[in-house]
Amino acid sequence: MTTSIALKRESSNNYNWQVPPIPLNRTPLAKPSFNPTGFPQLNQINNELLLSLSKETFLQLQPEMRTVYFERGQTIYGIGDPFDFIYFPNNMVASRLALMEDGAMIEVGVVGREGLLGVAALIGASSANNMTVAETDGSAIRIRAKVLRDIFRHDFKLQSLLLGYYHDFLTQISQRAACRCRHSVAQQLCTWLLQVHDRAGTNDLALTQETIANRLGARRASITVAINELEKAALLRCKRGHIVICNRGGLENQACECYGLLSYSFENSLQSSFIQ
Amino acid sequence: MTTSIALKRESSNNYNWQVPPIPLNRTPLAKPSFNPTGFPQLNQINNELLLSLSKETFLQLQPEMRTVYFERGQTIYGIGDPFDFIYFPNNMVASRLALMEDGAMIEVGVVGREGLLGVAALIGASSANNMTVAETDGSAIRIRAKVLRDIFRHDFKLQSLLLGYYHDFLTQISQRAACRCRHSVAQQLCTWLLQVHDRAGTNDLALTQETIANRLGARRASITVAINELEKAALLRCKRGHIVICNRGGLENQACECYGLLSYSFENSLQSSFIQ
DNA sequence: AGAAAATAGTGCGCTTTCGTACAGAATCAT
DNA sequence: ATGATTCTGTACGAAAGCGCACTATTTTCT
Repeated sequence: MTTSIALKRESSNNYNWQVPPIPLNRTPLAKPSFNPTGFPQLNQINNELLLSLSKETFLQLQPEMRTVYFERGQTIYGIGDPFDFIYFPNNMVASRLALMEDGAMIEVGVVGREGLLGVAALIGASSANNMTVAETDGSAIRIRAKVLRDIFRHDFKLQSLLLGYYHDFLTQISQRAACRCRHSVAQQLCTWLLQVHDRAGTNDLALTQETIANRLGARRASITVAINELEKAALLRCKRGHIVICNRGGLENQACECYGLLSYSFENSLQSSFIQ
Repeated sequence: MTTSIALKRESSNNYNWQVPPIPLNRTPLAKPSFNPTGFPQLNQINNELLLSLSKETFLQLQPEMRTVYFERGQTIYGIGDPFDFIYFPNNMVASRLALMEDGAMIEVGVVGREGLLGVAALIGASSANNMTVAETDGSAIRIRAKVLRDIFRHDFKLQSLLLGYYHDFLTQISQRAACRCRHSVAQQLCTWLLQVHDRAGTNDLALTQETIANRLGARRASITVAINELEKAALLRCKRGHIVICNRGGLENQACECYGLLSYSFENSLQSSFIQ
């Protein structure tokens, strides 16, 4: 819980990162959307919550785990959808979106390998009241909601772990609510890119400017201008459908204070009580 | 849980309410800030969550309950404060605020008798990472966090009730985050006034325009103009330090869609499983 | 009673962002 | 290969909201 308001991650600096070349032709996913042939092994799991489980809980849940793949833009939960499954992202980034009357879908929170999708199912909600979509291609571990809920009820450590994340997530959304009325689009853009970058595990973010504009509730043209400014400052490179982060430290300087509060410490992933 | 996205309350209509005269001299609170002489009786409790407890849980908790009074503006939890007590508002309205670097304190959520303050303490957080302040004078039932947490851990129905509220609260904040970047100050003002009115139990809201501006993250002058517009339309009356709601239905028409989603159904208060 | 503080009303120029539109470039589909 | 589609860059006027400043009125303090 005390990690919820974490310092910026250690890798933050002002040096330019090694930037891999952008693949000009995005390779279509060859992976199946679901792997029914068995549960994942520990070394196939990158989700921090799962890696923080006690040995007992992990072994209890492992037979229930399945690896699933999402493509960017894919809807994970629609509004009103039942919570049949709970997802623990490995290397994907997901967004929780609020649907507005005019059709706009505004992002309210970002989830990656530090969290899970569908916590509400654990605390009694039967269906989603916000949308959740995949922001990037990637995999997640899924567990049937009913199974996890039953274990959750009797496992204090699991409760503490998952509800602790829920609390962190609420903090993230709170900050976003305040951010939206106080900080410029350019600042919000930097904060958002950093949040996604933290979770994506790559410098090459496959995002269109229009998508970003929708998430932030701004005009595409405003995003274009802001991105070009950042590109001039060599903080990122921009290609059709791709944004490559070049200088995290520089982006952090341009971001609003919110990033420092919203960023999550990713330092625990190797300190799993199970791995030790 | 299904009440989280509730229809507008039944009392919503387009008729003008009977408006009580504004007390010109606000009477200072004569009440003590804390009543140590005993626990409240059922008829002194107006909090929906407490009224929804099972008989067993209620009787178990009742000796731990104390009635406390807050004055508007009073800090209930500061940032970093320990969660010694959990509060169940009876007839007061509280705000959760995000503190910004420039000193601004922006509201992210409203809590009244439909909820509780300090849920985070139940799920393992040791200290508050947002501020909570009293928006109006009023009373709340307080319970020591440690006591409630211990009962909470073993009482599934209590868990379901309180976590269900937490889920509703997260939904409220989500909507607010989206609202802030899509709706005009005037719309947000109407939504906010309605939210406070729902919880305050009076048409006469003791609020200064400056307070409202701070909550919404807008200029005081913007609020002044918007309020005067509403007054011209006879939806409310405005006196120094007071706003009197005159026409709820009219306000709902001016409010953004968010009010419909954020409003809470207050219809359950007499359907307590205990009272039945 | 008189001074001080708090609250509310108003105005003006400025910045940000919006809405909209159009054109060029990159990519996709056939 | 070529036409269709998607994505990005740019422009211009309009609107919302800001920052600031000043005044008037009400309330509080002494």
